[in-house]
Amino acid sequence: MRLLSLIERNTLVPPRLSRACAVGEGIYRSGNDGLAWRVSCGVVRLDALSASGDSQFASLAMAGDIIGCEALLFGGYTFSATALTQCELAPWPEGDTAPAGESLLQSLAVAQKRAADVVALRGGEALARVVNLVRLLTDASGSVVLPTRQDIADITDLRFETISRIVKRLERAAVLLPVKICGVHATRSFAVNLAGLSAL
Amino acid sequence: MRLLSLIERNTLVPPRLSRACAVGEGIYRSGNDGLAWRVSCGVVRLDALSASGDSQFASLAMAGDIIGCEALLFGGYTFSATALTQCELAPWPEGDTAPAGESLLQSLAVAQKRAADVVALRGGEALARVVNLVRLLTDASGSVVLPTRQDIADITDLRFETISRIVKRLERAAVLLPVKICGVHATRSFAVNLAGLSAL
DNA sequence: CGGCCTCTTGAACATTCTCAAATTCGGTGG
DNA sequence: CCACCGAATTTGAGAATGTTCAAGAGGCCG
Repeated sequence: MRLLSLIERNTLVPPRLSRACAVGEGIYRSGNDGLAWRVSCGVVRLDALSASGDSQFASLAMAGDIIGCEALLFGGYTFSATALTQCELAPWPEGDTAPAGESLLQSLAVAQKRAADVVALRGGEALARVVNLVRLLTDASGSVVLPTRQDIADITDLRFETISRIVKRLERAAVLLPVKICGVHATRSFAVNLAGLSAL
Repeated sequence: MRLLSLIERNTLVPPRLSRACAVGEGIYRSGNDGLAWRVSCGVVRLDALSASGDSQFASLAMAGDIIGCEALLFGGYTFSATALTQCELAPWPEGDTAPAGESLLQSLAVAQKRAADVVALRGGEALARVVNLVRLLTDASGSVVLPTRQDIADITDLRFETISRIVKRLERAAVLLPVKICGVHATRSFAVNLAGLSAL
């Protein structure tokens, strides 16, 4: 990591030293030590180790969110982080500028808002939860890459069979339009048409 | 409040200018402007205004948490805050010391942990959710003052009838031992005996 | 006492879960 | 390119958990 930072310093890559993560890739594990990161783009899943040793969904982090900052204080990550979609992380705090109070305050406010969004994903009817998650994950151009059915299930506290049924229902209602790649349609990439929701 | 602050200044109450809130009391409302607070003790419920105008549970804040800090940035509260139990709030940042980076960083880490706890309160079986909430609210001496059945329902995303059934079940299993005041037993104050859980 | 709110309880109902079995997807090696 | 494998997804049917609606009990306050 020390070495990497030297390389970056010489080549002037815009966010200095970012890390790209593939879908499903583990970013860090609870208990280990490491850097804090700011999520530049993509969606990260955070999991807590439950008493019984198995990890359970704790939160989501999206563009702008800071993750793993507890490691700077306690010398170890509280959660495990996994990439739900292709994503990019930048080490935090950002090199030159010390973490100004203003910026940290903003991060705190954003984190609280994000937490409320995640809490909302676990309330109400199953269909509404999935639709809310789709909304949250849809980009400005109206397309979305969903996590696996199992990941959606963990986030919404439903079963993957239930998620499968709901996603299929959204497809049939033309809310989710599968993107066809070479004639084969993907199970995770969709164009989103929220207008179709009224037909449900 | 002005008056209270004068009183406080003369009597040297530790957190300078704190605000006491009764059970059920509104602390601030979404959209209004005001101070940020640190929760000294007690439990605060945060609600977001949903699209349809009704407010829905967003998060909990407990001793040490900072609430309403978004008002310092955006000039208005994002959430509405209500006291679930007797609680005490201190204006934040704490007078003399500017919000140091270190302390803010810690607040961020704590907020993320709290968010994970709240998310966990909305997953798994109904009984387990309520038990987890009881655990979260129980003080060091093993006693707990529960919010109303409706508040518990909002937090766990269950119905108040379901909560009522579960609390009664916990009483019958001697997990919750109603505190008797003048021979009448309260519906919200209990001594907690988690050992009784094994009998469920 | 009367009104109002919270809490309790029952019974029918709905949604979601569970379990089991196909089917499809993606990648690997011939 | 095709056969094959494991993982992810789809689908059905019955079971279970939680909801809904309705009625009544208990406590608090004017």
